[in-house]
Amino acid sequence: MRRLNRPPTIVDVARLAGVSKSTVARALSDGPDINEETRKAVLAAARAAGYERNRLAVGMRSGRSGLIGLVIPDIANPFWAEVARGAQDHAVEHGASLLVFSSDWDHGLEARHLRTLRQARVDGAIVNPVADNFDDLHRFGLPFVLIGSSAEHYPESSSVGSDIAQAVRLGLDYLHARGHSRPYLLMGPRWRIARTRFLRTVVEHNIAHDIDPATLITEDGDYTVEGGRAAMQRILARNPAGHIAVFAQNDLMALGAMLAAREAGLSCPGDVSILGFDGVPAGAFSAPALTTIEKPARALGRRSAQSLLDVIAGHTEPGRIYLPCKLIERGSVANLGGVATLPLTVAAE
Amino acid sequence: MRRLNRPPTIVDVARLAGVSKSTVARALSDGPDINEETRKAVLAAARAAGYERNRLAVGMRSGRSGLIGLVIPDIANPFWAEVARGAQDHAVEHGASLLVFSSDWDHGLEARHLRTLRQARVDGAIVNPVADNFDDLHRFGLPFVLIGSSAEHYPESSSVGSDIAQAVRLGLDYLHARGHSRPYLLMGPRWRIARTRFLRTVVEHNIAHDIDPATLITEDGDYTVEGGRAAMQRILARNPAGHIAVFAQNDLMALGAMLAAREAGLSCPGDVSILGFDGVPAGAFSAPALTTIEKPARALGRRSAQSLLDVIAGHTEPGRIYLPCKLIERGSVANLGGVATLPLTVAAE
DNA sequence: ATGAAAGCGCTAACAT
DNA sequence: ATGTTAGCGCTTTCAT
Repeated sequence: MRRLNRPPTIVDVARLAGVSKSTVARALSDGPDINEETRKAVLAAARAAGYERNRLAVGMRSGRSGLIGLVIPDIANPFWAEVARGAQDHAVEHGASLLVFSSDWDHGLEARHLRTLRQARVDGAIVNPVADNFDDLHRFGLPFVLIGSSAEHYPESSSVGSDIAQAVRLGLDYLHARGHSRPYLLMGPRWRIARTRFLRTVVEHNIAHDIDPATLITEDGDYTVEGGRAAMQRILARNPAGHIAVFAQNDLMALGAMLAAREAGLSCPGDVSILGFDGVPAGAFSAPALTTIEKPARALGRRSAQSLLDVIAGHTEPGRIYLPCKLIERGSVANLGGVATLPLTVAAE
Repeated sequence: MRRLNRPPTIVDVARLAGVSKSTVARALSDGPDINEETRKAVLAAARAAGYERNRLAVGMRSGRSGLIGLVIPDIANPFWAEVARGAQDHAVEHGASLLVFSSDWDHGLEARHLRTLRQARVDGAIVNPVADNFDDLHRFGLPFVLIGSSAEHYPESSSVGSDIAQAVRLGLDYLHARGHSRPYLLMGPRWRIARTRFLRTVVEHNIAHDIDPATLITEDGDYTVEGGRAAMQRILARNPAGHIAVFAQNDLMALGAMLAAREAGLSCPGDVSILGFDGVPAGAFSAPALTTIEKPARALGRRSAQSLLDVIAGHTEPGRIYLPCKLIERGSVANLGGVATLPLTVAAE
């Protein structure tokens, strides 16, 4: 076993095994046209030489870098970190490596990352686009899969997201069954498509249950704890009578609402019921622990990586995948004893 | 602006600009030997052609792939996600891209990831090694920086970690000042070096304050909420008299201890004081909110990336960097009115 | 200041 | 079944 100052190449291995480079290449990529014994010998020589395939060279010649890109708002955000983990797992299992970038919800940064991905000659990318305007990717001609809700606008591309409609119905049914038929809605920013989808489903659900959608009250937050707290304060300022139920569009706002309720001297779930949406770890430790609807973050990542690999392989069915969410019952929603006969799931759309 | 079915190369740009490929290369890498006007013309042509530099080819020729690897236990863990974000930020700011891998505390997986990094011809790697036995990396001849506490064993390599000794002193002083001079210690697994460092500092601190180290009581957990809960139950089973103070080696165990206390009908901070270590987001939402010592996760990531880039650039001072931790005072530690005259920081080691 | 040419490590025809 | 050869897109001498 010789140590060289530069990493060994197939030529070194070839010399060691007494064959030509193409034979080595064949042995390495287990092609069919090779004698089983020579392959063994070559592999042994490769190991002896401490040979590691140069993926740069492979990528250059074959057009497959073995790299895939992930562009998400923020890898430090626990939800996206879970997504990244799922994507990473699937990628690794299939011999690909994951390049991770955070866009910070900034359009310019996102564009810059996308350019970097092009330069790195990634085989494809998984993207949660900042804005709805997303023509850049198409121009790029880079295989990609959309993750999240913005996919609606791009029917010709594959996408993976959580089934928001199903989740909202799940939450509404749960609330309804416990006597909360007209929850306040703590919504995210107006221009985000997830909000629209959420609200649309609420309206449909109301109509199906003979509730006048005009009576529904929304308060806007910005997906942060502070935003949730402020929104809850506005709700409280309306001096509502009786028990208050709140359905938040994400857990952070729900937690903020819980804080605001406590600060106002109100008990949760005594005076206030709060239902979250996301399933962040912190929800398990709040007092009371947050009842919430969990998005399948890791599965989302896995499936998006899988879809991307499919797209790259040329299996071109631009699939739209919606993964179901799950209700995690903890302690933040009171049971006022409601319409017990209600079926838990309403007909699909 | 022509559209080709294959991405444009420097040759295309050269043709468009009416120069040779070497001139284009020079313009792109702003070398000195080039006329300012030709450079401008070339750059314009590049833009017109929609040219994106092929980093694979660059890496192949120059030996710099522009890729750096990050191998951590779990990207889905909020702490490591923060670290990843810091590393990613620094990398991006310096034109590098980050390849992320989770080892799941598995030695074999870690080795596999390291091999993948070699194959990808990353310029270097940031690693939190699973075990102390870490000779693999040296054999690899890959520039690397260690992140976390295991660096102790590798004096000849650069490392970045949080200053555990400082953090422990900070916590002990804080506890002491509030009347808790002999806290129970909720420790992580025995074979981890972080535990050793933690305990050593406690002993030193005790000696400095005339407390017999033999009186200190440790309970072992496994860094999880469940582990913390079980450990706390064992502490409670000892039927201790009076107020109980617990100093946990990480927040998850601290949160678990809090749960166990509540389940035992004890009030925190009324009957039990709990001090955590890490600064996970969930700590802010527990009831009571967890007082803890925050590790500078993002800075850790940033600095490790910076160190790595230094190592790669050949600035070979195998630096050992310890970043200070910060106490976040929330509501889980009671003030029993202790030794008020104690200085907040003890002499450095 | 610019061009010509060699070559990084590999794969994929094309020979044999 | 194995070897020969021609590039992939780029950087980098070496000429001019």
